Amino acid sequence: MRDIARELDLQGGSLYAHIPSKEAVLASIVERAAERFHQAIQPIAQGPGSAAGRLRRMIDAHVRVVASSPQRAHVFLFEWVSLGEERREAVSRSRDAYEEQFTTVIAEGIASGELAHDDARMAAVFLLSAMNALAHWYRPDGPLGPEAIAEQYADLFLHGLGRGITDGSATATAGGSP
Amino acid sequence: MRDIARELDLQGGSLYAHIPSKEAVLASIVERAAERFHQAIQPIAQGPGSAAGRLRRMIDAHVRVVASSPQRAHVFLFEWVSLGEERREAVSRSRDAYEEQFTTVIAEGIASGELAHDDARMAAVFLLSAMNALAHWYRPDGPLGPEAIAEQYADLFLHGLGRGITDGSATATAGGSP
DNA sequence: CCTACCGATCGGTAGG
DNA sequence: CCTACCGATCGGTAGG
Repeated sequence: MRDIARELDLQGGSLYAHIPSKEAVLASIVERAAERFHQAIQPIAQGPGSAAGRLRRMIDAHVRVVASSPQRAHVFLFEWVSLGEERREAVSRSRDAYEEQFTTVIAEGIASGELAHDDARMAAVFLLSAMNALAHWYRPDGPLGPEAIAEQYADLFLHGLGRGITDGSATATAGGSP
Repeated sequence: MRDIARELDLQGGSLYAHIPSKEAVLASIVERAAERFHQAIQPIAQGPGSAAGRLRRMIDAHVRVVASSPQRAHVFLFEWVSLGEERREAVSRSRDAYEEQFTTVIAEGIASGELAHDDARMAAVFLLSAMNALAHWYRPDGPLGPEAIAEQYADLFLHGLGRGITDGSATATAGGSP
C-alpha cells in the first residue's frame, strides 16, 4: 500500500481517504479485468459461425486480452484467490461462467458432429489452462505476437499433433490468421 | 515460520537451530519436487517407443506426480519465483531442461513424420501449461483420477478436437490406459 | 490529505 | 532448544 501511495505522491495513510481497504482495491482490479475477458469472448461465443470457427476467434480474443496486459491478466487469473471469502466466491462464479462459454461452444461442435471428444468441459479446462499460462511467460518484446500464438494454440487445440485430415485452415505454413 | 515451528512443537526462534533461513527451506522443497518430476519423465523420454507412445506415458507420469501431491507440485511449479535470484535461476534452468525433454520427443515425432506441427517447443509449452494447471484445481476426492485425466489430456494433445484419422489408441470410450 | 501513531506480525539473533 | 528481544514492515485510524 505504501508503494501505491508513493506512486501517487501521497503519504501511506492518506490512501485511505480514497479507498476503503486494500482488499477493495484488489477486488476492483480483478472485476475490471474479468469484464475485459467477458466482453471480448461473449459476442463471438453467442454469435454465428461454425463451432471450430468461433473457437478460433475466441482463442484469438482471449490471447489478445492476456497479451494486452499480462500483469492485469495475472491478477485476474491467479491473484483473485487472495480475496476474502465473499468476493472470492463471486469471482469464482464469474470464472465458471466464462469457462462455460467455451464449454458450450465445444459441446455444440460435438453435438453437430463437427468436433470429436467426449468431455466438453475437460476440453475447455485444457484449453483455458494452456492459454492462461501465457500470463506467466508472455513478454511483449518476445519473438511471437499474440496473433501468432493464438493461431498456433488454435491449431494445437483443434487438430492436436496427430496427422489427421485437416480442414485446410490449419497446420499450414503459419501465415495469415483469422 | 512460526506456523512451521508450532507444528514441530518448537518456539519460533528455535527453528533456526535447524535451518539457515526461510528461503533455504523453500529451496529444499522446490528442489526435491523437481527431482520427482525429472525422475518420473526421463526414463520414458529417453527410452524406446514411438514418439506418440512416449508422450502418452510422459503425460501419464507428469499428471501422476502432480496428483500425488498438488500442494508440493504447486510449490515447485509456481512458488519457486519467490526464491532469491541465484536459486531462482538454478530452478529456471532445471525447468528448461524438463521442458526440453518434451520438446525433444515431440521434435523426434515430427522429424519421423509420426506427428505434425511446425513448432515443437510451442507444442511442449502448450502441453505443460495445461498439465501444470492441474496443481491449481486437482482434488484427490474429485470425480476423475489421475489416469483418466492423463488419458484425456493425451487424447486432446495428440488428436485435438478435429475429426482426423485416429490411430486407434485414442478418443475411444475412455477405458483402460497405458 | 498530513501527522502521528496503533497493534500485529515478520524473519531472524544473542546468549544461555 | 528456550528466553527474550531486535528492527522492519504491515494494513489501517484518530484528529486535525
